[in-house]
Amino acid sequence: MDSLSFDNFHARKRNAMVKLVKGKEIAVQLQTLLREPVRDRGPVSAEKLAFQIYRSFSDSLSELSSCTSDQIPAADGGASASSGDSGNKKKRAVKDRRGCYKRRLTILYVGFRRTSDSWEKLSPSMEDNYAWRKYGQKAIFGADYPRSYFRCTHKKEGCKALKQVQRIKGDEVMYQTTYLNHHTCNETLRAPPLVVDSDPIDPNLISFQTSNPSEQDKHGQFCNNSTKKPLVVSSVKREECVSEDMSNEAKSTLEDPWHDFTGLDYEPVWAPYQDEVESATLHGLDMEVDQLCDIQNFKYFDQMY
DNA sequence: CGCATTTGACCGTA
DNA sequence: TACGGTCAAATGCG
Repeated sequence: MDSLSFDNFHARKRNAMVKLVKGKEIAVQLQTLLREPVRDRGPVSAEKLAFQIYRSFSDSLSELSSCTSDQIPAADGGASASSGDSGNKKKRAVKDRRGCYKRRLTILYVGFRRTSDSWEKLSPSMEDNYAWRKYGQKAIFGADYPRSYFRCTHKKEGCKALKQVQRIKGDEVMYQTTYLNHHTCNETLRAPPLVVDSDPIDPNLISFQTSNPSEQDKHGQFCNNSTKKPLVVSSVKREECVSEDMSNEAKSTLEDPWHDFTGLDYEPVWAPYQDEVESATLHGLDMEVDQLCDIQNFKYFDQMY
């Protein structure tokens, strides 16, 4: 690689990093904003911040995806590229392809809602951080797909956790998972997926999950169980979680339901949803939202590209 | 061989 | 009696 390409690569990388850091800062602002009561929120709107985050990530990805393979420097800063050592060619050929493939970005919106004694999750995957053993499958009246029944693999040690997974009718593969009972085994068998990996169902889907909980994020929209109001859902650290619609009584019956049910250190934050946010957000983000689904009182954005 | 999955039978409930 | 949840024997897989 010549010095121009080398400089170009590092300039793009630097730009991408700056934009990602900016996006992270705005995400913190958005998080703070969403924790404020609606009436106390200042002139900066949530949708504007969301748009800025989207732009930061989008620009960063553009920077990174525009790197061609000849712009990626070797690990030694490019010095080895000029050597005539044929023994390194194979290794270099593999290295040179790293980090510069192009991939269609799909940000997937996942929703959650709480019922009286369970948690429900809407997701393109039935995976979570616990190990389950399937103990039954049943055709459900009126449903297109059978319902699967799982129990925690530590049942013999007394863990009573259960989950039911129902694939939902629709163009996209989507599962409604209901978690029942708390895990008492206190063990997550599988580490969360690494940052930005393909969804096992669709390699074009990218899961923004990470092994570091402080970086994890997810969004979704569900209706509140009692008020039937649609909700905007985002996630923050568990200890920072607020739930405007969850009664104190309900909170006390499920001390730490999110972690118990899903094995994740995050749970959704429920906030009132405003109709104007929907159109503003969709318009402002310039997203292709071809599927604004409405399934069993759940409203969620299926995908945005 | 041990563990997970499959699947028909069985049971509880409305 | 229909439906949904669970059991457990049979089967598959590493």
